[in-house]
Amino acid sequence: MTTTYPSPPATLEVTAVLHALADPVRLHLVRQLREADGAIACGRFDTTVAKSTLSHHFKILREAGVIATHREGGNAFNVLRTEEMDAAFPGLLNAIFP
Amino acid sequence: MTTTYPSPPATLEVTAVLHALADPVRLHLVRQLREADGAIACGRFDTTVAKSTLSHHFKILREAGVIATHREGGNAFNVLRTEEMDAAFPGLLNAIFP
DNA sequence: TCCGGTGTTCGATAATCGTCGAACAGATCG
DNA sequence: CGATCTGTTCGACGATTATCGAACACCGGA
Repeated sequence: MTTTYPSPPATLEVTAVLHALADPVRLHLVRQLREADGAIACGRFDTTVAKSTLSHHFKILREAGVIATHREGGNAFNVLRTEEMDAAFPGLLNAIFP
Repeated sequence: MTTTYPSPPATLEVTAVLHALADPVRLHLVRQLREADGAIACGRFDTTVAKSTLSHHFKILREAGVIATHREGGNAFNVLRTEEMDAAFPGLLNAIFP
């Protein structure tokens, strides 16, 4: 069975998105998604924080609509919502990822 | 005498800038600077928060390098550091101000 | 069916943050 | 000089946040 996550917000709130990206840990996560091609499982990110902390950060990013997560079997794969982000805030992702 | 403010940071830190912009009150302040032509004195902004709170928010924006403040006589005039922001994060300001 | 791997949830804790009023410091003006 | 206006600084308070370990739920393979 494939457990589903709550759907992303209908409209991306600028303060929520900026707040989600303002944290160093989360920004590093998003940067990895940006540079990767394809989804990345939660456990495969370069980070030092505890597992529960990581889960918390993914939740923030998910609820802001920055990333989407889909479960497949035992793993939770994350993707950057590039199209939605570019549609809502054109140029933002390019601006903050040099 | 014209009191001087600490100089803006040499390089704009992305997390500091995003954190500065992530607060609704500060975002509203920056938006007013964006839409205005010329500097705006601290007391002339559309806001509801107390004077001390406003001063605190300006400090955050100043230290992040988002705005610059110069004192002239009794007033403190604020400007958006558009060129520096565009140089450091091209497209960011345009992205978040629809 | 049991076991190891993956991710979430639940307190708890320490730190940060936004907010305010009061007090203070300059500058301007009468 | 004295009054007033503008903005900063200083605690203080409450809310939010980042962090962790432990416990839990789920899936896959042996």
